[in-house]
Amino acid sequence: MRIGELSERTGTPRRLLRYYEEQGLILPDRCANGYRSYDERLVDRILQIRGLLDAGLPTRIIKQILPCLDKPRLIHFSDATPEMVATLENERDRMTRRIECLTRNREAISQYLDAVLGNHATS
Amino acid sequence: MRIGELSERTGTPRRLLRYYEEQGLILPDRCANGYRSYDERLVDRILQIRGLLDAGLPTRIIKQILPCLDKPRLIHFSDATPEMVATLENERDRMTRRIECLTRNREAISQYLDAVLGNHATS
DNA sequence: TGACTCCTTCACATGGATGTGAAGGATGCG
DNA sequence: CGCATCCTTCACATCCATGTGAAGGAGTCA
Repeated sequence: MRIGELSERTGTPRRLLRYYEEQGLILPDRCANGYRSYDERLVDRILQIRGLLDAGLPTRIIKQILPCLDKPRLIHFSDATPEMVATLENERDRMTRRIECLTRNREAISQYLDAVLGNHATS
Repeated sequence: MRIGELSERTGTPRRLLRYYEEQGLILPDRCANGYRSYDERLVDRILQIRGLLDAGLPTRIIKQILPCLDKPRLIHFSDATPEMVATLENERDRMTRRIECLTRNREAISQYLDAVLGNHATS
């Protein structure tokens, strides 16, 4: 598909789809006339990227972790340099801390809402 | 305590502590000479703010949700305007999506690391 | 062919979190 | 006192994700 369709299906401005490409997050094919041609799977990929960006990860990190999320089973051992492994462990831990922080604060918000809305069903 | 001590104890540049104040996230007292005076509890508050910022929430939203996280039990019903409740519900849902996205991708990273490191203990 | 829409690249603008430095007042130690 | 170290405010710089617009090529339909 071309950039317009991908843009609509992911709710992402074309400009950003080109930006993600510029940042090395995606690598669409090119048609004979130079138009970008996106694979069907890139729909999910874009949503995944946007989710991670929204969760506070910079494109630099997303670029690093995407390859190992690509094929959950198919491991590319060739890419697994010690630095890469260290980066991944580091990011995994950062994500864990983020998740804990978000969970804790979401719980507090939920409790507040429950109280305010008179919904006293304690989880 | 003064800004220098809070900066050291939270690992946050002084500049940012003033920025958070400027954004209305904290409101330190002032000494006679104009120096900012921070309450002991602000140490945790700052760490909480930084965690939320790191998780992708903007200061604008953090400012809104902080008051209801302040005293988990003590609810300020007076502040609970319908708009505020809607904002909180919206943010709670956004946080839920963020948590899901982070959890999913963290799991994938963990699986990759387990495979690469030859640690085949499936969780 | 003309008109319209989509695509391309290039490039500058914006907003939020953060870095950094200048200029000056307050504190504290020798 | 003199000097170092903290503090203050003001202000400009930077990085990144994103917005936006210009100038032109390509596809489609009348």
